[in-house]
Amino acid sequence: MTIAEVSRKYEISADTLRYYERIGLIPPVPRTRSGIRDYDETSCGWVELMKCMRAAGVQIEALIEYVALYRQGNQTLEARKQLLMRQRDLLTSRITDMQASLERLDRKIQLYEQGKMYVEE
Amino acid sequence: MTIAEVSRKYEISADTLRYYERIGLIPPVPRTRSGIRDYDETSCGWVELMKCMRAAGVQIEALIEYVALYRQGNQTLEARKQLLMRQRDLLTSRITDMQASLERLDRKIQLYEQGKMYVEE
DNA sequence: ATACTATATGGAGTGTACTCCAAGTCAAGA
DNA sequence: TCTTGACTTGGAGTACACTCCATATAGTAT
Repeated sequence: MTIAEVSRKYEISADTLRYYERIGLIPPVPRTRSGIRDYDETSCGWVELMKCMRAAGVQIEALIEYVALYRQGNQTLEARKQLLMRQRDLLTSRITDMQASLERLDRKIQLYEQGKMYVEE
Repeated sequence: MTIAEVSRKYEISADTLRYYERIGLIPPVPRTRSGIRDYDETSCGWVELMKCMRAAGVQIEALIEYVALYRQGNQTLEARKQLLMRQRDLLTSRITDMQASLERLDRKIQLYEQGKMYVEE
């Protein structure tokens, strides 16, 4: 797959895809003899994973570290698991915070619906 | 309340509190005759609201617009409500995305726990 | 009155994550 | 073969949300 196809498939700009590869957020993508990127299943899998993690707000730095550990082989399995668990905990608490904010927003909207916002902020 | 007290109370730096006021994220804070900020209940309420909304990832621009509408008085009640509803929808979909990512992360961690990461990314 | 700490303003600087650009190479159709 | 559009790299630029700094003034304790 060309970079344009991957870009369309995952709705990530080609610039961002190249940027992700350059900084090590995804491992090097296979190339044709002339140097043009030719995304295979594996590379697409990485792109999809990173799209998902970034959408969740996981920091690029943590993801770069994960990829770096992955590329070092099986002796990093435990470290990778620890990293993922840490990110899961962070994500869980972000979701909790956001749910609390959502409830606050809902209450505020309710006040507007009841025409009670003359004294509130 | 002084800016230092508000800063401690809400765990927001004094610089950020001044920044929020400067850009209109909160309405002007009352001052002493000599120009020093003296936060009252209302100002604290705004600070607390914005801390909550920012923690949820609501864009500063949307919040500035909300405050601007608020300051224009009661003829903006409907516009404010619409704005809040829009932000609620955005927040809801972000939470949904994050929950999906969380599940993906959990499955990945499970694979690590089962020692099945020799073939996965 | 002096010293010291807090607060004020305007403006510059920082970190994160892209996003764009210039200059050059590659590939597919007429 | 020529043209046109896609692809390459390295590096600069942008957007957002702070964060820091210099300089000046204010408030408090001795």
